[in-house]
Amino acid sequence: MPAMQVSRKVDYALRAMIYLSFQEGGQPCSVGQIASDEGIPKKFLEKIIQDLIHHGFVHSTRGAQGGYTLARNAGTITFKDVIEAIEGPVSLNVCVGESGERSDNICTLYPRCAMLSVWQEAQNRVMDLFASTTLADVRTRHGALPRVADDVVAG
Amino acid sequence: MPAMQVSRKVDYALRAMIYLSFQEGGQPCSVGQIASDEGIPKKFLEKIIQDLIHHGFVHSTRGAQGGYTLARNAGTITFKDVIEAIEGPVSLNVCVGESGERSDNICTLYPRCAMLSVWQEAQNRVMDLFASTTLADVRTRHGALPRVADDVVAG
DNA sequence: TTATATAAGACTTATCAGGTCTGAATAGGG
DNA sequence: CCCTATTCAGACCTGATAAGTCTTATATAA
Repeated sequence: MPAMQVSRKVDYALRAMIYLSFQEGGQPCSVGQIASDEGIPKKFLEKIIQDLIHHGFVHSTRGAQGGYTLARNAGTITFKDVIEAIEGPVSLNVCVGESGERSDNICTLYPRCAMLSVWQEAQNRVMDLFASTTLADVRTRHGALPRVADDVVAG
Repeated sequence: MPAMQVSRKVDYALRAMIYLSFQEGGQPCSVGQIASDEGIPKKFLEKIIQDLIHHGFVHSTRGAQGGYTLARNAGTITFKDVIEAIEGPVSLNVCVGESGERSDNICTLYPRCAMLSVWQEAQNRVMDLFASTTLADVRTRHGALPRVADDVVAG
């Protein structure tokens, strides 16, 4: 019952994209390879990757020796891109629109809804991070994000 | 299909608490009064308030002329308190524990899970905000949220 | 021409958010 | 003391959806 949690789909999608970013320039990776290395149900991942293809993030090669590669440079694909491709616009509360502005629902009825600005601020904080973190960043930084510093298990 | 969205329960709980904070020191408010003023289903709100009572945030007076009041000073109750009372610990992804540390699941199997630090950072950003925003803050500031983080516990 | 891939999309299933309903127990006013 | 306004406890309902499976096609290297 964890609150505000991202779906498995998004987690799997990001893991798969990062996986592909490590192979940039090399052979295509098959869905079976990614799925088993990352511990993702194969058929499920197949569907998720289709989404990513339709959004232009992944390129596919059919047939034997086929598989997937990144369609764009890892440095140009942000967490925000992937999250929104898979889940649609993020909004921490119904009253907050995708870009942190006020959306047109109940809240407008209550001028006294003092919460709005809090949700907006929260949303801006996370989206700023997701929009400024690329696949290349995590590939490179590997856990050394500003402010998070410690453990993170190098392997 | 909005991503990472907080439940209606949390939204309702916070609205109700803020409502009560405006009445601090006055008569108890009935559930019907809060529900109709805030546009919340009455019976649903009744259950939510029970949760808040059991967590020590709200005090109830039974019988005619009864109702609810804040059990603690509005300046001592944070968004984080209310969110966690209603929804349990927040974790933006399965691999991130309640306080931003690493939790013991799949992620530990993959030393290469470079995402972890990103989720931790995102979680820290929102939780810092929620932990430093009290009911009194929103009551006072009323929509003019300036980077927050100033006076945590006001009177 | 076959073994190995992806492509598309219908289907399944269990959980749960978001509520409702019932029937208490409690307290003030007349 | 009874009536009415209120909270309290918990069983119950219900539609949506997350997470995943199954099936059948299509493409291609060797």
